[in-house]
Formats: sequence, C-alpha cells, structure tokens
Amino acid sequence: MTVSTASRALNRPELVRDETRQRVEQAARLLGYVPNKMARAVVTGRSDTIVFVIPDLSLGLFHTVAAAAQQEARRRKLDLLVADSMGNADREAGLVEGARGYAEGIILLWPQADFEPQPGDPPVVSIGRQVRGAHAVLLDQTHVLEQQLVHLRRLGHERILYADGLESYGAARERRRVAERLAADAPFELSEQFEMTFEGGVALADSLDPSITAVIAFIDNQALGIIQRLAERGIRVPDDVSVIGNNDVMWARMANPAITTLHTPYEAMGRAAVSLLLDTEPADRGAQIVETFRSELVVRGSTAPPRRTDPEVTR
Amino acid sequence: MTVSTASRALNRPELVRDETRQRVEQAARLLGYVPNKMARAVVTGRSDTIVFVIPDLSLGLFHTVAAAAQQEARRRKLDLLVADSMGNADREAGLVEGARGYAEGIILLWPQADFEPQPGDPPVVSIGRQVRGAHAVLLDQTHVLEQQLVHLRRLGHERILYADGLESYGAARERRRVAERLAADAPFELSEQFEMTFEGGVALADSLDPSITAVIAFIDNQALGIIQRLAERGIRVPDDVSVIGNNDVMWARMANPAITTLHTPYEAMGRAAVSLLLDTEPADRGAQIVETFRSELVVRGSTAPPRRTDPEVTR
DNA sequence: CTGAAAGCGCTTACAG
DNA sequence: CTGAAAGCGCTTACAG
Repeated sequence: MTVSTASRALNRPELVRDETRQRVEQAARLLGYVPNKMARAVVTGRSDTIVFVIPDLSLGLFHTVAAAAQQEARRRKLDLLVADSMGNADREAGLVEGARGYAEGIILLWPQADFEPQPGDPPVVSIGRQVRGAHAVLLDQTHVLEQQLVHLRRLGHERILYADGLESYGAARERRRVAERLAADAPFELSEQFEMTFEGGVALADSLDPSITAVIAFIDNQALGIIQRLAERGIRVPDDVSVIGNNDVMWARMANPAITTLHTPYEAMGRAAVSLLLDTEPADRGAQIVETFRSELVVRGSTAPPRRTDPEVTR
Repeated sequence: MTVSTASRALNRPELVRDETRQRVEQAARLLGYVPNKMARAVVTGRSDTIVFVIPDLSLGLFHTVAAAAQQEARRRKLDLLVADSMGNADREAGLVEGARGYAEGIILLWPQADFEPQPGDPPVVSIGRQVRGAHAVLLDQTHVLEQQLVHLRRLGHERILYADGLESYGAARERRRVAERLAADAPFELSEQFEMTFEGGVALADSLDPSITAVIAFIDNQALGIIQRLAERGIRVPDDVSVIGNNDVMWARMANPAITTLHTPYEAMGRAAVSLLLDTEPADRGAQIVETFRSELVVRGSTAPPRRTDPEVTR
C-alpha cells in the first residue's frame, strides 16, 4: 500500500478495488487524516477558491452582495471567501496582492483604488466601478437619479434638493456628474456635501431651505437621519417634505414612515460577478465585458404630493 | 543564480548581497512573478490564515463581529477570511471540513451544529455557544434579560411580555430557559413563539393582550415590527406600550422612536475570539477557556413609564 | 488494480 | 554570500 494508492482511494475511488478503498478509508479515519489542501493545490494548480474583497463589512450594506456571490459560487462547487479592506485602499491592494498567490479568481466590490492588473494574475471582476483588466458589473447611476426625479415630479414636486455626497467617495463624484447633467435639462437643487450617513442626514435637515418640498438622500441611512431631524424640528415627512432614499437597505421598510427608495439589485450583481468570473475569458486577454444593472423604485411612506404651498406662511 | 538564492532574496533579504537582491527583484518584476502561497505553506506549515465561519452574512447582524475579528487578525499580520454557512448546518460542517486543510485557526460564530473536534484539527474558537474541544466567547444571556426587566420595572411596568423565539434556534432555547428561571422569581408573561424578525414583531403586535404595558422583543428588528404594527393599530410607543429590543443594530437608533435596547459587545467578542485563538493553548490539549461578555443597556425613546391604567377603558 | 518515480513551487539546512 | 540537495504533502502519468 503506497501513498499513490491512498490518494487514488480517496479522490478517485473508481480506480481502486473496493476492499482497498475500505482499508484506506478506515485508516484515514483512525489516523484522523486531513488532506492538505495546499499541497493538492500546488500540484493540481486549482484551489477552487474565489476571494471577494469588500470595502466595509461593518457598513451593513454590501454583505448582501457577498452573500449572493457566495451562494452562486457554492452552486458551482467553489469556495468564496470574503476579505474586508476596511475602507482602506492600501489594505485593499494588500488583499489583492495576497489573493494572487492562491485565489482562482478575485472579485472587487466598489474598489477604492485603481486596480493594476499584473501578468499572471487570476481573473478579476469588479463590481460598481470599472477598472482596467477586469470585467465589470455596474449600477446605472443615471437611472437611479432619473427614477428619483420622475417619482417626485409626478407627485408634483418642483423644489427638489439632491443631497450631494462627500468628494472623497468615488460613488459620490460619479453621482454628482450625473446630477449636474440632469439638472441642466430640468433644474433641481444641489446641496452642499454631506456625509452619506445618518448623521449626514441630520446635518442636512438642520440646514434645509424652507422652500424645498422634496429631498433626494444619497442613501437610505441619510434619509433616515433627515426624517428624524425634521421630525424633531416639527416638520413632518411626507406631509411637509418628501424624502426619497437609495439602496433599499433591510431597515428602510422598518422605518416610520417606511422609506420610499430605489432597490439596488445587489443579489443579482453578486451572482453576475461570479458568473462573469467563471464563464468568460478573463478581461486581460480579450474584450472587457460590462454588465449594467438598474435599480427599481419602491414606493413607501416617505414621499407624497407636496403640501399646497402658501407663500404667506413660512415654516 | 538559483531558486534558493531567489527565494532568499525575496524572503530574507538580509542573507544576500545587495546587488543580488536587486537583480532578483528586477527579474521578478519583469517576469510578473507571483509567489505561490500554497507551495510556501506546504513547506513552512504556516498559512497565516484564519477562517471565520458566520451563520448568515445577509442578516446584517453578525458582520460586525467578523469586521472586528478581521481587524484584530490584521493587527497580528494574519489574514482572516469570512465564510458564510447560510444558516445551514451541513454547509457549516462543510466549511469547517474545508478549512481543516489550510486554516491555521477556525472561528465559529454561533455554530448551528455541534462541532466534533478531530485530531489534527487547527485550533477552534466558538462564539456565542460552547462546543467541545474549543475555547468559547459567550454572551451572558441571563444578564440581557435581567437588564431588560430591571429597566422596565424601574419605569413602573408590571405587565411585561417576553417575546419567545422560534424553538429551532439555539439562542431562542437558551433565552427561554433563562426567562423561565427569572419568571419564577418575579413573574412576567411568556409569549407564544414568533419569528425573530420584523415580520415576527408585526405578528406579535397583532395578538398583543391589551393588559400588557411593556414588551421585551427578541431582537431589535422584531421590536421595530412591533412598533410599526402597533402604530398602525393606533397604539403609541412608548406612550401606550413600551418596547425594548436587543443587540443594538445600527438602525436601532435611526428608528422613530429610537429603540431602547441592549448593546451587544460584538466588536469586543470578535477581538476576544482572535486573541483566544492565537494567545492560548488550543482547547483540545488542556482546559477549555470561556470568556463571557455582557451587554449594556442603551436607553432611547421606545420605553417610558406606563400610562396610568384605567380599568374602565380598554383599548 | 497497484507501485515506483517524477514533479508541483517552494524553503531551508548543509557545504562550500 | 551562494549553490546543490533534500523535502513539504500531495497527484498523476507510466509500467507492470
């Protein structure tokens, strides 16, 4: 009995006699044998592992994408491991660097830094932002803002404020470009920059111009902050001011009022990334593929027609 | 120039001449050399990787623990990769099985199934539930319920309902035992079993006995469901009924009213798990260590003294 | 069906 | 300081 036979008995049992297989299995059990994945990967050249780099697990936002990607990977008999860059570009680069040595594919979620593909890299797919040498799964940001505007205008709003995000975030810069373009057609207000957080919403609400009848929050958490602070100031949502969010986080429907928002197809995007990674030629040899997803409006309780404006009465 | 020298130049540069190092580095750059982590791990016997098995990433609850553990691991120059068992015990077992072959340590978060330690396993630490052959980081569930009760009773509540969770969840069974024990001393109501979700809260609110003045929700999401459904029924929180949550999820403070709850020290627990994994003798040789953490009361807007009860008026 | 041999990509004593 | 050799734990043609 040699290691060759043992290896075969464990991995390709059809190649050995039944009795041999049984002896090997029993011995393995007795000895508590654990196959060394690393060693196997060295010889087979396959680790069957995808590394999914996420910008911030503690945000409670992106884990949905990771969970969906994970399921899809699982369906295809691959492991997907999530690594958190903690919002730090250097750490992100470090994770990619680390994954190079063993991952069979890398998925980058809203990468902070520009990814520089190296020869010999495993295939890379980027979500949310296009980077060189990688297929991309994108979100149609123009469509997001258009939907928000259409919804509010249909309700009759004319004085609409778009909450601008912090310059330092790529997503905020991208959305601002979209906003400026759309505002050229049919004007709406662009706020100063606020944090894309609950606290940012609170700050925005504090400085809200009384003539505004509807606010487009950058994300749902910010919408919640706006609503809460307005309530404290005696301004009611949606009676006095409408607020629309973005992303449709789990707790958007739990709010009071429940948030009207755009549902981001995070699950679909996560699955698409895995599929792009596994089913297509890597982007470094051949064309870059871009798959774009669209968010969907979810009307809930935080938007309503504007209160009939009475110029005599200021809030 | 041999591979030995190249290996040394890359990993232990102090052992080679400066010029040699430079030549190697340049060649590596030109050739796009990526060290094969697997091969290295096979010979060194170290992968510097911790696998963190999480029951459900999409819950938006546990990722905090993972994020904290990740940071702590990072501080110690180890990688921490998160694997999602998707609430499935079989898959959980599969992940542990898979990690055996390469992880240098495994952290199990609220494991679904009983973990059976095998000889040759990497050290394991369990969070939330004690399992054999592993150190444990636990949460003092008795203290949770005691704090909730003390808070409500101090406010003057006498008719308190504890929302029982689904039998199938280990955490729910554990909490019920605690509840039954505490109820023996000073009675309170035990509800029928509800889902520990927003929807579960809605259902509970629908069947709420009018004599109850305060509800202890199983978790914050359930508290939100209770509050929303009560509001729809014209019952106000905290004016008519107080509701206290548990866990202090990110959005508990964003709710309206903001949820009074118990803050679970998830971050501290995540860090403790890493430390237990790395700084102590594995549990299979020697004593099992148990570190227990306590939640802290966070008083916000969803609890208040009971409305003066008037037996004549039923809601 | 099984064994002996070569080899995956690396590291590390051991000589020089 | 560098090279030649052995070896980590595995898999897989190649013979038998």
